[in-house]
Amino acid sequence: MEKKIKEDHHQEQQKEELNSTKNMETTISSSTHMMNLGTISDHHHQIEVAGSNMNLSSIFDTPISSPFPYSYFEDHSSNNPNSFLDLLRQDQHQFASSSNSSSFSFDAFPLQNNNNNTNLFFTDLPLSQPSTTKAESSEVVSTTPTSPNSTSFSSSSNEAANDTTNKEVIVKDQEDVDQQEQKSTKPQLKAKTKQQKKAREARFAFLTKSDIDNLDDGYRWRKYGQKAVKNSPYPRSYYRCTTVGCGVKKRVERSSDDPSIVMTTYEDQHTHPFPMTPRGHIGMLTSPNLEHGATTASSSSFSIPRPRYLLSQHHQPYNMYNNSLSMVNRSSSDGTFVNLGPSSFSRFGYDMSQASTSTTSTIRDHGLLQDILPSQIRSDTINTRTNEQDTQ
DNA sequence: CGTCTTTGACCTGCGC
DNA sequence: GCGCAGGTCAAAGACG
Repeated sequence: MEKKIKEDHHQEQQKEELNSTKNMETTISSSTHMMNLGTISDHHHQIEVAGSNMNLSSIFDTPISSPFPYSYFEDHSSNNPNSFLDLLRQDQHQFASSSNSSSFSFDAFPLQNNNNNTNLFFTDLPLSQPSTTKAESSEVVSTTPTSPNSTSFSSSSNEAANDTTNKEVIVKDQEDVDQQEQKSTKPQLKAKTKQQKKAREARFAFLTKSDIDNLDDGYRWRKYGQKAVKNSPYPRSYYRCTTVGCGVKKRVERSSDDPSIVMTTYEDQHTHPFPMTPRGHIGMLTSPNLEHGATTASSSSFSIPRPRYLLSQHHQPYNMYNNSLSMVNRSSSDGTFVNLGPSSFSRFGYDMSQASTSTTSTIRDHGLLQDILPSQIRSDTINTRTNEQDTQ
């Protein structure tokens, strides 16, 4: 009986997602008019990058007063030199070489360690999908990228500049994570066995602040199971990539303590490039407009264009920095943000660092973050920084 | 009709 | 060995 109620609650919540979409648009629209990056809005954009040994279990096994063991929701001022926005101002090389005293350093970026299990990212997405109305096709809704790697939303302004919400990147050093696991009361031997087992699986867990459970990352997933999670009113859903021969799986579950947080765990690597037919938007995949960092996506449909670097760099060797997110949001000609897929999440192995050297500067120099964050945000950040420098 | 979701059953691993 | 929880399978139904 109780289970039934919980499930009903969950379904009801999903039904509300569409409605919340409109609210989100309002929020975003208002925020885009605020140029002060220091403004803290209701929507915190954060990214948590945990050690590679972090996995879903370790996260939720942590005693909780807060949903997650780390301060995912710390309120960081934009003045913080280590703010996420500052990271956006750095190019890819800076990410790689950063070794300052900041609480986060891309030296510790877990993706550099491939003997891993789960890399944990935390992103705060718009709490709802873009303002797609029910009048629009259901496909539009399903395609609307709302995943960490593919956040798309409508905006009434092409200038859309700033999402003034805070964006932080917190890197949990791998050793810290290991130490935490070692502190476990479990026998060391067993822990070692567990770690060995974990090491066999490449996992990326994304904490996403979103009302939407099944975040659309551009790939096609088939749900093959759902299980109730112990001590959680929310079920865990199991998805598998529908591409033949691709064994990538993902698990999606919502935090019981903070229902606004969705944890998506990707497992394994895609054995294919970006989906050729992401929910029926193949046309966008090869849109030449991508060359200019924009797509021709109509205002009535969200598509998942193929990143430019994917068009030309199909067989680049695997690059850890590009391993995270190949998605880049772009603003279309009509002001609609279009997401690219999460190839990085899925660890395609495309070398973004070698791609796009002549155009789309917003893509070029932001390494991992360029995939995680909408290019719009990055661009805005850069612009804002320029403004700040001008005023100094 | 094809695709996707739902859901109960089954399998597996782990802890006791 | 047993029980529990997580993970997967597969048939049935929903949906466009």
